[in-house]
Amino acid sequence: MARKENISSSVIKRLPRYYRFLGELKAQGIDRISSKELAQKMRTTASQVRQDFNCFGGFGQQGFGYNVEQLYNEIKQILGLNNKYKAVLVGVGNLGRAVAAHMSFEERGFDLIGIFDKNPSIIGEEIRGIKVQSTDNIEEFCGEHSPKVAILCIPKAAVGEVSKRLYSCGIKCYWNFSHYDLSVAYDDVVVQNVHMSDSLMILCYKISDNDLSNHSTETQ
Amino acid sequence: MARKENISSSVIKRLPRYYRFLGELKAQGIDRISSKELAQKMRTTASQVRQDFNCFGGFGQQGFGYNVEQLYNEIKQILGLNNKYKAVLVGVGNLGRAVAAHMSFEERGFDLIGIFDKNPSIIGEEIRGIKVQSTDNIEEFCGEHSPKVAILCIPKAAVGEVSKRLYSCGIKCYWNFSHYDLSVAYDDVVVQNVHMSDSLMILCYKISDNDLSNHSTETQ
DNA sequence: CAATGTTTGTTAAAAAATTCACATACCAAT
DNA sequence: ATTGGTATGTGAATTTTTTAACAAACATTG
Repeated sequence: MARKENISSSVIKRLPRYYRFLGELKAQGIDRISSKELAQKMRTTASQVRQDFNCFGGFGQQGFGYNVEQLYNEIKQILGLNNKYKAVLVGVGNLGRAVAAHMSFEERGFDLIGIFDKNPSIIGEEIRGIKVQSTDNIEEFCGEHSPKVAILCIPKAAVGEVSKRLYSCGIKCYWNFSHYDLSVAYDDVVVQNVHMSDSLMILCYKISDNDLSNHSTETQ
Repeated sequence: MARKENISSSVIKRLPRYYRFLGELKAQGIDRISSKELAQKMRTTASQVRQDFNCFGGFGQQGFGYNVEQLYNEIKQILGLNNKYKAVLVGVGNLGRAVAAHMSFEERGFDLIGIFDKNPSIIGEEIRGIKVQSTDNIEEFCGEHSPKVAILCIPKAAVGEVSKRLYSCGIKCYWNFSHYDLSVAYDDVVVQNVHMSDSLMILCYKISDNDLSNHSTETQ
């Protein structure tokens, strides 16, 4: 209820995970859970669970725990998943196609209304009931439908030009899959990156690190 | 040089980003940069840049700055990108295909040696010069080639069974794209998740939050 | 309906991460 | 060489995040 002024991003980053686990509990017909049990399932601490939910006022009942359905809905509300932000996707390579075809936009607060690519052999194709248009149409389409969000699945080299055009169409929210830091170019935009390459490098570090520490324990 | 015992994960998560920016500087022929300049480019603080690099001993020269090429190579070394960890990918949907076909594994410390899917219409297809095999062959293939890493591009429902099999083949490192928390099932594994759904929900929150704060400043 | 046990909300402590500040070391120019 | 300017490395201060601890609140049981 009493929503804090500024929720820290550490907390926000955990919310989707809570949401996921609560969804599973709900699907299993479990209607009540304590911070302790939830923490065990999620490999975290009960203290953190309670602290996190408390940022938004606390939805539990002392001596009882949390109502799964209610908590699920509260988090949904906090994340804003009931929205229907109009989104366009640019770049129908394999990745763009995967995102366009399979991402559950409706359940995540978005409504995909347009798909663009510059490759003539792809234009006209239908994905998710949406006809792929030429990137040349971006301005016209945006003028007519005013999308709020753009999903960038284009190669790094194209991001500069495309984002410039999208920005001048009034789009200030980006879900960015390209190997490029958009937030550096504009500072009044909301950007969420999915840097798969970075993720892979972190995995590489973890493995190397793990191997090293295994070796040193072997030596002992 | 004097590598600290435990580098915090906050630092590690920033390394790929440094690596990316340094790569760009290198490509631009810039051979020297100060922590201040680098911080400006990356929208962070000079202090953090120096503190981060100091975890590994510090590669700069007082009164001069950092040598771009050297720093680039040091980070490459720290991340372990010179490795060639053998990896198999399971699940050739659009996403799996995108990852298999376009990810620069060689530059990130990995060597993709096998691709698996259960769909007969995909088996036999060649991606990146690798023939897609039936998932039935996983055990045999692992017995022969001992891959270290598995890349999971399969639907959530399949993760339980597939990861169990991979684990029993001795694979303990996972790059996981499924909407599922592997680390909860096993605790001696190295897992790096790419949870696109979580990322999308965080974007949704950011947008909602941004809209709210804009409204409140409008009212002022 | 009272007594007991459970679990939250919340405050306080601890740990971790970030930022600050400055002495030290190095380059460059005269 | 000597001097001045610059930017690192580093220890300390600050801020943020996480963990611990416990009183208040509710459920449950007899």
